[in-house]
Amino acid sequence: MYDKGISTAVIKRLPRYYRYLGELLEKDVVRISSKELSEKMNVTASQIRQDLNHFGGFGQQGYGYNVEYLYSEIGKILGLDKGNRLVIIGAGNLGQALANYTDFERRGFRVCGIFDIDPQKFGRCIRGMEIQPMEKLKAFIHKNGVDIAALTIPRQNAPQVAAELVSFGVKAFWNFAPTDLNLPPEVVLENVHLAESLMRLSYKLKNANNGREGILQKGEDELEEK
Amino acid sequence: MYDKGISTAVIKRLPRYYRYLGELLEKDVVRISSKELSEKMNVTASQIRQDLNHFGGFGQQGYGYNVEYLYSEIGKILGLDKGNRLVIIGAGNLGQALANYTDFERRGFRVCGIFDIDPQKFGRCIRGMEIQPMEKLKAFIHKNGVDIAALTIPRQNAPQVAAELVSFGVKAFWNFAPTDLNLPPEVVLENVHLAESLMRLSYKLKNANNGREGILQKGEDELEEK
DNA sequence: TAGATTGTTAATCGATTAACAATC
DNA sequence: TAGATTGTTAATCGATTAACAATC
Repeated sequence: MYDKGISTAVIKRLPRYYRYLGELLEKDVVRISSKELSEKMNVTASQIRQDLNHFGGFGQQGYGYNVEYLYSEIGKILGLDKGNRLVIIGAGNLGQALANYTDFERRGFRVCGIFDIDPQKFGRCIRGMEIQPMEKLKAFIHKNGVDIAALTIPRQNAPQVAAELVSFGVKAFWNFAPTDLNLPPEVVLENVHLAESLMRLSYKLKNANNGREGILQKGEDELEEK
Repeated sequence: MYDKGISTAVIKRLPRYYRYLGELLEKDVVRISSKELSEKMNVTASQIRQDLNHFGGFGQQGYGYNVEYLYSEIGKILGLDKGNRLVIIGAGNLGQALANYTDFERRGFRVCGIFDIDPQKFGRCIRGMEIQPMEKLKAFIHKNGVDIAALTIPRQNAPQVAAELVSFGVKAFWNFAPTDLNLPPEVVLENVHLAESLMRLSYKLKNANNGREGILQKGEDELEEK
């Protein structure tokens, strides 16, 4: 089920639908209408139907959506059935935290290796995986069919390391380094810029209700959340 | 400088401007035009000017923007000059990684406490801070004027713990728990849903150029990145 | 002054919401 | 069948881009 032309706005929402459907499934809910789901999730029913119909008709008029079926279909749309293998590059605090985070495996991802440049770390075990030197990475990627690299290394090295990984065959980067990677167009990228996220929170905090004293600029609409 | 009505799209971009300006500053670049910056950042010059003018005129016709001045102004807009204090709730792998992450302090945030419910962890030190029991949280928040709580706890407890923290006076949540918190409207929230981010990456990976075989759906435009 | 580049308005584009006919 | 709710088209709303007059 291929689809150019699905906007990033839609793609961003899919995992959240997936999460809510998973929770309904845990509660043994069998069916749900776009209206009920919209109330739970605080979005419009129209948006839910519109979003889903980009990928096909998963519901039934007069009935709604079968929770189990829709959950599984969204999983397939997201590619969670592929068992994507990932390596973690950088065994610092964040890299180790990711390696220990079992939630990803629940979603069908397999963390299969963790690498670093610091010889002091080599051989140390994290969840049964030895921290390995970067020199072993090329062979490891080929042998294990690794698709994704999670980058948890300092920003200075990140673009070069990423370029090297591309030459090893890595197709996707989950980038935690606070920099842009400048990858070739066929390589996909998802950034997690924690410092930027925290700055946005700071902005919101500063501008929440207390804002009365300040100078009023042009806009007059509501400050939104979500 | 208060501003209702700044769209989240604009706010999302501000930290990235800030990062690029910081890098220019490190390289002792004195001035930059919206055109030059737009080329570096891969956005339109028009968008940069439009974004900045929501907050005031920081540039000068015929000259461009003074890097140091603009950097400092965006910092103020983001509230980075407030020295926001934050506590980390949950001293698991992720909580510890955040506590050790010095980048936040560079941005003017102060991690001033880390809390957990596990007695085994009490007293253990992370970057000079003892892990404290949740019972001490209320007094700690009042004493230290804490504004922000980073939530790195299991999703099951997250909404209740968040509600409790609100009653202690916490005004902002940086939420890493994979759930929605349902906070009162005056409390601000920034979610970091790592599993959702990874699922989006999975989607992109699945639909990157290899997609030829699949069924073509309606849209026909480009698949975007960024 | 002439050249450059902003600040800002107008035009375009895309995403969200509303409405309703199709259909289970 | 009647009621409910989808799938989908049309209307609205908002965000991005283009254009240009203002001005350093």
